[in-house]
Amino acid sequence: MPATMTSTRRPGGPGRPRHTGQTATGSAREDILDHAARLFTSCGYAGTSTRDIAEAVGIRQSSLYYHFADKGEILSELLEQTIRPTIDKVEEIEKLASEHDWATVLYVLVLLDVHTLAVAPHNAGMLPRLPDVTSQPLFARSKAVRRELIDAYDRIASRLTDDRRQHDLRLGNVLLQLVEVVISIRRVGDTLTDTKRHAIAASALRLCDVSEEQIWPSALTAERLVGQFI
Amino acid sequence: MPATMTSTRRPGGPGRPRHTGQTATGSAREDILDHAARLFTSCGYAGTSTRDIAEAVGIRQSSLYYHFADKGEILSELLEQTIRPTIDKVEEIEKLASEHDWATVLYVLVLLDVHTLAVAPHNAGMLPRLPDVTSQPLFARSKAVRRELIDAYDRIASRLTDDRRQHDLRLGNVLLQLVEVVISIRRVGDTLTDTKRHAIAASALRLCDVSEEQIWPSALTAERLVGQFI
DNA sequence: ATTATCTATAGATCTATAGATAATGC
DNA sequence: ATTATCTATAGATCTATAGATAATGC
Repeated sequence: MPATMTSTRRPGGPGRPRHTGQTATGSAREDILDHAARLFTSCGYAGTSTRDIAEAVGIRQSSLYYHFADKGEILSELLEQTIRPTIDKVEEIEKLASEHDWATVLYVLVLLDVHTLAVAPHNAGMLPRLPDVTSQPLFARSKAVRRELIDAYDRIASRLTDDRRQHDLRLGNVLLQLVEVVISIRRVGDTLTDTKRHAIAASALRLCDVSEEQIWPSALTAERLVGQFI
Repeated sequence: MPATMTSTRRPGGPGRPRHTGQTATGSAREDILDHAARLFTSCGYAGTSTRDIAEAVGIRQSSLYYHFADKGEILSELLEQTIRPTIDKVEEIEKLASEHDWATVLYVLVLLDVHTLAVAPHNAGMLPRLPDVTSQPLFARSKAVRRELIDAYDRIASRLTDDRRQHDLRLGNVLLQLVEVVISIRRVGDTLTDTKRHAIAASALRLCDVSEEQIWPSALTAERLVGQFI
């Protein structure tokens, strides 16, 4: 295991040179995570071998195990990076309700989640939804966090829409699915414009029966508020 | 390979008995497809071995190859079953526009896709979205069909919403994502009620700026029309 | 004879470990 | 001496094939 978390490794650093001669772009650990994310999202977790990752990085398959205990640890690290920004902020966002209406709170949460999914390298936001990931007990944590996020959406939606519809549809699930349209957009190769971000957030409010007249003010306030969380 | 497509195999049919004694529920081929669908959706395609499937069915791993040429053929068959009902009907549905407004046409298409996803055994509708499936050139067809469906949604949405928004958001992608909330609902274990079906369809219309006054009549007409496609 | 399984196994992969080695840095 | 790689390989799987076998049906 690496003793210190060395930053960018420059050619001529310590350690035996790679057989390719090719040197790391960032730290070797970051390089591995980056290529692993790309491969996991394009071929799945089970569909990517440790050899695939190593070849992409430019090292031998066994050299991965100097940086990570096993394949699962690589994924765990990526899941944590994906999940962390969201859980840290949900609670704070719900507190906004003391100063703003729930429509605005929802708008902020959607914008923030959209942003998190948009900036995740290689669309890694999709990883917690892959069956070969969720089926492994080792990764139960990412499942639980996703559940928490749905619950947050449920709580906010319940303030906005009448009870009958809320109970029937479990809007939290639908809202998260709507936010995750970002994953589909990136997958198809489209880029996420500002217009799209707001269209998604506005759609979320419409799903909760927020009137068109209320959507505009919420959008403006939310756009201002979201900056403090990013 | 099986010479004839024998229907339900009863205990005491031809062929060497299974080592378990356990007999097929349907035809052996159907049994394999059923267990494969369940395992592929819960563990992913690459995350499911041929041994896993065989054990679930109650036969030896090698016996699978009497019914299917290889693992890929099992998945191909499942993908075809998932995709077929939709492509067959999209064209017909778009023809409804001659007699009905586009809001109603969209409502029908959504209800139909929702239904298809809802009745697919073991939530197999998710298979065409798995990266370990889409990354294999062998299964490019299911990708293409999904693309066609998005295009159909795009065409219909372009009739309903003003051009500016349509161009920016590619509503087809968003609408399909909304329909596929069914997959999430089933995954979480919820059941799909009639109320939910209509909530999804109504949401699709709202995303396309259809007014609340127009949604109700569309819903009623669509509910009547959809029967002829199911 | 035909059918649907079985046993046995080849050959390819896949993960992970053991121990060697080529750099730098003290 | 420490670091980060390498080579080599064990042992576990995984897919697929060859050929045997236990039923039914003619």
